[in-house]
Amino acid sequence: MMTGAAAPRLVDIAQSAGVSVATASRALSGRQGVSTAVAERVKEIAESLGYIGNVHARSLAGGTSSSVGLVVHEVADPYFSEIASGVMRVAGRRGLSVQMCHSGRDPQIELRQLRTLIANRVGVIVVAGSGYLDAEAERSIHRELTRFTQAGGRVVAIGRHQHATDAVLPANTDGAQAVTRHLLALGHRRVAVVTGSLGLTTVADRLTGVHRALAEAGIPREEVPVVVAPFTRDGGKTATLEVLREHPGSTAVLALNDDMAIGALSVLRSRSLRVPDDMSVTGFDDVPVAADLSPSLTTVRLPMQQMGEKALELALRPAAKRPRRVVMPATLVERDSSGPPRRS
Amino acid sequence: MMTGAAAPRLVDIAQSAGVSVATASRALSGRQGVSTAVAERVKEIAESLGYIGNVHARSLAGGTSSSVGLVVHEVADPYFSEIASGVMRVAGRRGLSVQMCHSGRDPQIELRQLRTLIANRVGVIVVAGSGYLDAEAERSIHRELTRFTQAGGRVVAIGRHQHATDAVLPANTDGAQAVTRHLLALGHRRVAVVTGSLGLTTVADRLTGVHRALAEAGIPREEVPVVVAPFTRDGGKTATLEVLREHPGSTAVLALNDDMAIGALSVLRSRSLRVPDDMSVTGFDDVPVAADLSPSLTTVRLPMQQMGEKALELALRPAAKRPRRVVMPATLVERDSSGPPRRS
DNA sequence: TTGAAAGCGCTAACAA
DNA sequence: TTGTTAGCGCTTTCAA
Repeated sequence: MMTGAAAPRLVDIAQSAGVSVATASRALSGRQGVSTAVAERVKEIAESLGYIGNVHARSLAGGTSSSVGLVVHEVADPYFSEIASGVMRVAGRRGLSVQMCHSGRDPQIELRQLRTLIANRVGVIVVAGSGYLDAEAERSIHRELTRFTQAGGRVVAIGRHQHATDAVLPANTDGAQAVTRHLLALGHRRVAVVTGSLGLTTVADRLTGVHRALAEAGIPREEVPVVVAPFTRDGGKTATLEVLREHPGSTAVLALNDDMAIGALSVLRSRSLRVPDDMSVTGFDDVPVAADLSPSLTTVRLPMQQMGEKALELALRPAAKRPRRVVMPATLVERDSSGPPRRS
Repeated sequence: MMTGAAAPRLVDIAQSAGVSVATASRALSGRQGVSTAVAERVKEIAESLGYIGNVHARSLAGGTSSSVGLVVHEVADPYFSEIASGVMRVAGRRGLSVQMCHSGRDPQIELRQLRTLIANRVGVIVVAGSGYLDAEAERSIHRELTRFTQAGGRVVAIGRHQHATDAVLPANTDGAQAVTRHLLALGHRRVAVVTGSLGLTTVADRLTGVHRALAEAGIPREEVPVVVAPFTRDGGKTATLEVLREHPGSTAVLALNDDMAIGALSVLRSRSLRVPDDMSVTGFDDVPVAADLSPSLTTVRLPMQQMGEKALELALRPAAKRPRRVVMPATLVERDSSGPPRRS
C-alpha cells in the first residue's frame, strides 16, 4: 500500500554523524555506553533530518513490541468507547500504540481479529466485552489466546471470566441484584426484564443477580418475564413494545443495559406513558448520557474508563502464577426514572 | 515487552512441508507459481501448526503496510466514536488493522501521535477532528504529514481543510446557517451561541454559518453573544449558566455541538425552565442519543459513520493530482427542543 | 514450478 | 566508548 520513498534510515543518521549504526542506535534509544557529546550530536542530526525509526525493524530485531491490541464489540457503543478511552489514556502515557478492532459480538470475527493482532505481534491484548456461551466458539478463542500467552504475550479480559486469563470484572451480579432490590423495595411486583442475547455471559451474570433478588423476596422467577432483543437502543424499543403487548400489567422495565433502557424511555414517551408514574425504568452501565436524560435514568454505575485503564495496567505487569481478577464495583445510582408503582 | 517463545515461523512450515521458504511464502500468500498440490499441502500444514505470519517481517521485507492510523480527539466523545466505527468497519472489510490514538485537542500531542503512526509504518492516516487555528502548530503537523505523503503514505482529514490533503468535510457552515435560520424563523431574536474554543476550525466554520444567517435577517452580529467553554457536556453547563446570568433576555441557546446542548438542557431542567417554552435549545452533530433526549433535540445531522467510511475509502484510493474534497451534507433535524419564543 | 540468496532497517552480542 | 557483525522472519529477484 505504501510505496516507501526516501525516509531517512538509521544508517543515514549514523553516516551523517560519522558514527556506526550501533552507536547511533544506542544514542537514539537513550541507552548508555555512548559519550554525551556523541549522543547529543546524533540526536540533533536525527531531529534535523526528521528521522523516525521503523517500528517493524525494531520489533523484528529486538523481539519487542510496543503495541497493544484492543478488541471491542463495537466502538460506537458508549460502553466500549468509554473502556477504549481508558485503555488509550494509559497507552498514551506509556508511549504504546493501540490497535483496535471490532468483534461485532460474533465469535468468528473475534477469532479472526485476534489472529490479526497476533500477526501484528502486539505485546498485550485487551479483550473487552461479554464472552459467548457457545462452548465451541469460546474454545477456539481460548486456544488462540493460550498460544499467545505461551509465546510470552499478555492477555486481560474485561467483563468475561471463562478464560484462564487475568480479568477485570464488573460486579454484574451484585449490580443487578441491587437494582432489582431497589425496584422491589419501591413496591414493584410486576417487573419485566428487557435484555440482550442470553448467549452473552454478561447477560447471564446480570440475570443471576435479578434472580437472586427475586428469590430473597420470595418471588418465583417465572413471574418475571424476560424479553430478549438486541442489546441496543432499538432492541430496547422492540422489547418494550413486546412488554406492553404481552405483559400489560407490568409496572417496571428493568433493562440490562442503558442502551435498552433509553429505547424503553423513548417508546414509553411516544405512548404517552409517564415515567416513573406509569412505569419505572432502570438501566445498567451508567453511560455518560444517563444522567442527562429526562427523566434521568436510575441505573447501575460501572466505572468503565477505569476498567479500561485497569485492564491495560494489569496487562503491562508480568503474569502471575494464577490469573488475577480485579473486581470493579457496580453501584446503584437512583435517579428519576424509578418510583413507586401506580395504584392499580 | 513480549518475550517471543516458540511461535512457528515460515521456515518451520516450509520444513514440515518439505519445500523452500520461497515456495511456502508463495503458497500462503496465494500467489501463483506454485502447483496447486503443493500450495494445498503447505496451507494445511500451516493451519495445523497454527501458523500466523509476522506482520513486522512481512512489512520489512515487502515494504508494504496493512494498517491504517486513526487520530481522534477523544474516542469517548460520540462524534469521534461514530467516525471511528465507520473507519473500523471499512478496515475490517479490507483486512486492515487500525491504530487509533488520541490527540486530546492538543496540537503537541497530535504531532507526537502522528510520528508514532509513521514510525509504525501505517500506509494511511485518517485525521479526524477539527484543526487548530494556531498557525505554528498547524505548520508542524502539516510538515510531518507532507513528509509522510512524499514517502508514499496517504492522508485523509475529516473536518479540517487547511492541509493540502484529501478531506471529508461536513457542511459545517451550511448546517449552522440552517439551524440559525430555523430559530430566526420561529421568531427568536435574542439567541445566545454556546461553543467550544474559537481556536478550532470547526467552530470558526459553524460560527460563519450563524453569522451568515444573522446577516440575511439583518441582525447585527454584536447582538448575539457567543459564550465559549469546553466543547463538552460540562462546558455546555458552564456556558448556559453564563448565558442565564449575563444575557437574561435570551430565548434560545444555539449550541455548536450536541454535547454542549445536552449540558444546556440539563442546566435548564435543574432551573425548572421549560424547553422549548421558556427557552429553545439546538445542537449540532446529531449524536445517536439526541433523538432520545426529552425533549428530543433539534440539531444538525452529520453522517458521522459515513464520514469515517468515506475517509478510509478515499485514503485507500491512490492520490489524485489535486487534493480531493468530499463534502458531506449537514441537514437540519427539527425536533422538540425548539419552538417559538415565549411572549415577554 | 521450485530453490538459493540477497536484503528490508534495526538491535544486540561480541570485539576492539 | 565505539564498531563489526550476525541475525529477527519474511518477500522477492534471479537461477535452475
